[in-house]
Amino acid sequence: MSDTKAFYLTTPIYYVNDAPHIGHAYTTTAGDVLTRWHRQRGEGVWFLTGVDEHGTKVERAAETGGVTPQAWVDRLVSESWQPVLETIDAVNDDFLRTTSGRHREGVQKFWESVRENGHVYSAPYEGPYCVGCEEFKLLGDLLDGEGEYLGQKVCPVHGRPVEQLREDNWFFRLSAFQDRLLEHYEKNPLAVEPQSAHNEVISFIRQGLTDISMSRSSVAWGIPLPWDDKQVVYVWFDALLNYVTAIGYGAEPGTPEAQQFAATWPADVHLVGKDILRFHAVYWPAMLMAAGLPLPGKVFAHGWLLVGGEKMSKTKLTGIAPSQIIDHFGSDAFRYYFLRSIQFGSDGSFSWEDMSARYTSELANGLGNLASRAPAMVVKYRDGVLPEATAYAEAETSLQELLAETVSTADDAMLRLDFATAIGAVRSFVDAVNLYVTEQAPWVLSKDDANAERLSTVLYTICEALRAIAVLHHAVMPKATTSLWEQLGADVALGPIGAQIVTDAGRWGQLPAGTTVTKGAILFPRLEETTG
RNA sequence: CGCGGGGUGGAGCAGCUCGGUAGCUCGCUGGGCUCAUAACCCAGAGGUCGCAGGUUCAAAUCCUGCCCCCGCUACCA
Repeated sequence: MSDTKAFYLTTPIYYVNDAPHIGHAYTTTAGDVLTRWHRQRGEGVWFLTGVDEHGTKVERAAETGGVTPQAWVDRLVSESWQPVLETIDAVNDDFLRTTSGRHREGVQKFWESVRENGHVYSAPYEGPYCVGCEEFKLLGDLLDGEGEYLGQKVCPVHGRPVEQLREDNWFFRLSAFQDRLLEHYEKNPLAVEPQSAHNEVISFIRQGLTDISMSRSSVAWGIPLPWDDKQVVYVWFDALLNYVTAIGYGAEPGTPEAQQFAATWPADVHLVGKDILRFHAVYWPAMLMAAGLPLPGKVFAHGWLLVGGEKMSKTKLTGIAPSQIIDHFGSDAFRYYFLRSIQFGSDGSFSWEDMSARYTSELANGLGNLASRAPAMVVKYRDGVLPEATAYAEAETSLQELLAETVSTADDAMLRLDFATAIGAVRSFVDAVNLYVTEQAPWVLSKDDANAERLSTVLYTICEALRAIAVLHHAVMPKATTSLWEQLGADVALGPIGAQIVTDAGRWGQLPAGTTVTKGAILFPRLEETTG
């Protein structure tokens, strides 16, 4: 059973009304790298991403734009959200829209079932309501009134006092799951990561959970409750369900969809930003418990990308579109940079200067240059035919040992979602190989035929090391490593790079002697200085 | 006493679980090499590891107190 279950990985369901920026792309990139890495471990992987399209904000934005909500979201999805996936080179297996029929049906079935289980009940909801916004407000969002409204709370949008309003509503019995949630997280400390997120969730639950309304009567753009068509499902309680509806939740038994659900759920990893941690680590597992479904293995909350020390924000115009960076550096460098230079789980600062420096140093001068000098030497000294290694010395065996350690470090780190360490390990190996080249000085060996055997061994060692590097970096930089793979002639000798097993990358001697090595395109061209 | 995270050379970070030469990238100085994308390699300058105590032969690493920054403290997605 467990050996046939796919490794199921999700990004958050992005809110379609936002403009996609590098923060969204960062999450998707992390998921994509993880997906590719697990595939290269020989595992079946299912990688889901998607968009959340319901809610008041969308409704209102569509109205302002003079179109129907559906037309509005259709445009956003096709013009903004789907292109980003291609921009960052994502290989997601599915893209779920919450306006799709499969999702709607699944959501309705889910809540019907939770209601049958006795976890939904009707009660009045009372709270501060802004007539201008036509919605309930959060106490924390309200401002203190001034002048004629002194002493009253006012709406931050309209600056007018809010009124207490009641409406009949359907509530989800969240409080009933408090103890089970605590117990679950105490038994499974790695179910929420990093540690700081785990702590926050625990302390939040310990404060005590209260029931939460799961429907809205004042919103039209949503999924109607199956038992009360005057109300729609509250967006979060609609959106979260994408993780199950996308893989066939609620399908008729015996159908392919139902089989997929059985073979995929529960999710192994939900990747989320730390701002939506609570929804994923408290509400979501409670919902699953209420429906009698297994809980996800892990929710990993990553940090924010800071620009100038602040979280990126549309209103502050600090939101950067992925294409702004990728048009200049390319998708491989984008993927490498964000996962390499920021500890996954911590906030990270982005700046063009830092990215530019890292690109030049690590990619152009480090890996790119190594990948350039190696084939050049094979072409120059051995007419492009990979020679056989027959004279291994200490320098080679220690490099081989380092490679074995690198593979092990990288794999361990990747499984922990510690991308920075995994990538850093490979980078260190690249440095070691560059050093090896300098120390062995093939250009000196080439001057005396007596060194021919030694020169062959050195050249082989460099190329074989690059073979391993290509395999280890493929999940992060699929385009560049594919090019490198071809330059080494490895595609002909060993098959597609994507099929190479990453945990086997350290086994020395895979690239056969006699392979045709060619000088190909520069992997990471030096770029003009950019000031962004 | 609400909970939690962080404060390390000019910038951005690692190290802290299992105390013992403070490491990495960029930048700076000098040297080497020439296969390569003016790339590569070596050496050097530069740090009160937030502050003050304590434990210890020895603390960035453990303990106590304090200061500063940030996140969370529920129905915005």
